Amino acid sequence: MENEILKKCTLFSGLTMAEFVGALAFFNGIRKSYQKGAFLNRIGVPLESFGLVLSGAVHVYMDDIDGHHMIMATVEPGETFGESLCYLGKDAPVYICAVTDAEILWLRTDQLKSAAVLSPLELTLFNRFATMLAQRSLAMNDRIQILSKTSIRAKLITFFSQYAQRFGNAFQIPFDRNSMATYLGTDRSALSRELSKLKQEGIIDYKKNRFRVHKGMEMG
Amino acid sequence: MENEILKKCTLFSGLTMAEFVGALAFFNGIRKSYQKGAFLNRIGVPLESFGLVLSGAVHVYMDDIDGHHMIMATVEPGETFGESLCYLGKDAPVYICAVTDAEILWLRTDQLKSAAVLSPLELTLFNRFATMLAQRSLAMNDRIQILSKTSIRAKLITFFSQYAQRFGNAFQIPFDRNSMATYLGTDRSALSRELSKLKQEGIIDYKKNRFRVHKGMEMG
DNA sequence: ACAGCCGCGTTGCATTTGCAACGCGGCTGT
DNA sequence: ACAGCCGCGTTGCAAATGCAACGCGGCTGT
Repeated sequence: MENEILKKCTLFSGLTMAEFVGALAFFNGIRKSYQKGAFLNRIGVPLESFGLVLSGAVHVYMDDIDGHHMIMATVEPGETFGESLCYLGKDAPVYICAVTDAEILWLRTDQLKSAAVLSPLELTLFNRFATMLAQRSLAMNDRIQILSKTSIRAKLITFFSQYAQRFGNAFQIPFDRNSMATYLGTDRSALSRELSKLKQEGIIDYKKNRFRVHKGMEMG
Repeated sequence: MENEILKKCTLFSGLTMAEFVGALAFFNGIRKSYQKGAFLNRIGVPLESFGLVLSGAVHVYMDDIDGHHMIMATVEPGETFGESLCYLGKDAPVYICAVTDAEILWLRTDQLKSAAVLSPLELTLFNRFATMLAQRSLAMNDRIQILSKTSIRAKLITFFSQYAQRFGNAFQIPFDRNSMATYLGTDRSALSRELSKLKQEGIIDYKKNRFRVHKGMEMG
């Protein structure tokens, strides 16, 4: 299996081979392939597993009251989706769709929830799982912080600041302009417009999805 | 202790007295009182416990790049704050402040993270804690869904739909207009304006924080 | 090589919305 | 009772932004 991918995931990083085999068994790991465009779940039905993307990419959508659909998350190799829903056993309000051919490792949480006693390895795995949940909360917090801003400029500054804090002044983002606009909760063309302004004012520089922020970036 | 409050919290609901005492010990529960306006943590330092509000209310703020501060959450009796941060041991990017006189039950997660073996009760508590984290994710998802909308009207419709789905056509919300505007990521007066329009069009009715939505509520 | 598609920047325009200011009614403490 | 405060609705206005449309350049498959 793609070990380099699994190492990136909080759940499995740093495990010995034996531990990893035990972990797979504990989570009932099952690997499945999907073609581009395939749906990975059914809406209104609980997710029986959560997913770890091994290759390709999936999107998590949600339908709107008036039929529009909205991207809730884009999930890339090494990342997971559906842990919270799966753990709570709630009916899925979202649908999950492969945007490229994709391989998914499906993992069940039954034994986390029902086991009367856990081995040390299993306890470690539970801790990893809880860590994933907590990390997810913090990531969502970052996004809420961005979405709460009322101007596109403020959203961008916040967005870039978050990246700069982690990766320094130059970084690339995992979005094309459309996904970026969705993530920021705004319109693609309006986003383009504001990016151009920021570049013209010398506050940032960019080419495609590679960005560089300059010193003294502040709210306009 | 305020048992009716604790029953509302996922962590402690339905425990026997003996179990509850054990749970308090496991989490090193410590009760503290704060006066209105007091700060409950220091920024840039890990939270050593997360908090369960027994009485009063606290707000979680975050400072902006340009000095503005922004409400991230309002926490009422029976609700918790800081679980994710505490569990991950990250430096707090937020500050927590009592908005009324408040009593907090502080709970540590050390033993969750470090114990080599867990008793059945402790395992149950771990499951409850993970459930809280997962629930938090779903709640944040709801808010992200709202904040992603580009018009105030769309935000309101989404907001009301979420409430209606849970409580039916009439409900009251835990916000005053200012907090509501913050939660929706918009301006108080603009919110008032749109609420008036919706009432005038017969789509909703309201008085203070009690709302009633009418059939056929749809995106305008 | 060429057609078709996709991602992205640009622009004009109507609309929305943030913002600031004001007024009103209810509540509180003295 | 009265002053002061607070929450909320209203409104005028300038600026921001969603939206639709268009053009361009690069990529892909035939």
